[in-house]
Amino acid sequence: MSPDLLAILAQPAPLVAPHLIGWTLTHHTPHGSVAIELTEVEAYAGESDPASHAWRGPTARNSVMFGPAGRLYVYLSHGLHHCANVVTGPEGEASAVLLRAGRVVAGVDVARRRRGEQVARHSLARGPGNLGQALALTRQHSGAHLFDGGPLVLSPPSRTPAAVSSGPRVGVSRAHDWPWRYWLPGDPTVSAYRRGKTADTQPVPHLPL
DNA sequence: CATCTGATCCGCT
DNA sequence: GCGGATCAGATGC
Repeated sequence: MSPDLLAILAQPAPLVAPHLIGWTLTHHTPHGSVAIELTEVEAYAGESDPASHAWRGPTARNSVMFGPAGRLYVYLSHGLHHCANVVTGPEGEASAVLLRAGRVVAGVDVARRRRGEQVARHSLARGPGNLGQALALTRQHSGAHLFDGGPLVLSPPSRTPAAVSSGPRVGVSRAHDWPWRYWLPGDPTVSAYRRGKTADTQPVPHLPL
């Protein structure tokens, strides 16, 4: 990995997240390769973030979040869906960016085989569970390096997106008003916004942008 | 379009 | 034992 990529990813998740829009995650498998250009992500900090898996400190599940940047953190959601994060920040500090949606830019036929033949192209990786399924990710991929020549590869965009919007995070029951969701405005592959259940009592932290 | 529900497993209390 | 960083389909405006 080049030094400038490492410099970007070694920052805390809320700073890295908007820069990941337009990056491409590719998974090479014996059944084919699928590449997804990210259009929507969400930042999750560590012990200071009540919505983060790392909020109550390190556990067996979230240990990857505390590791070095540039690896994948995959978890099983609601017993059904595999959701993927890019681990960011310095080693020892929990920080990750959830990959919420993207556009399939290679391997559309492979992705459709996994998601269903009737699924519209723009919906193949719309939503974190769907993105994980399109890439055939499971918890076995948690901890995988994204820059070591393995089957999972994260590559930067050729040109940076013209504009990135930000707003409240989706579906979380705590601190959902923290504006740590970032997306490509107007893009059809961005998932529908669903507000979290309860009102937000946590103060919004200062964003060092 | 907004809101609700069931499916289904695991991590943590 | 409870609830979740979800999704698709149904129901109600």
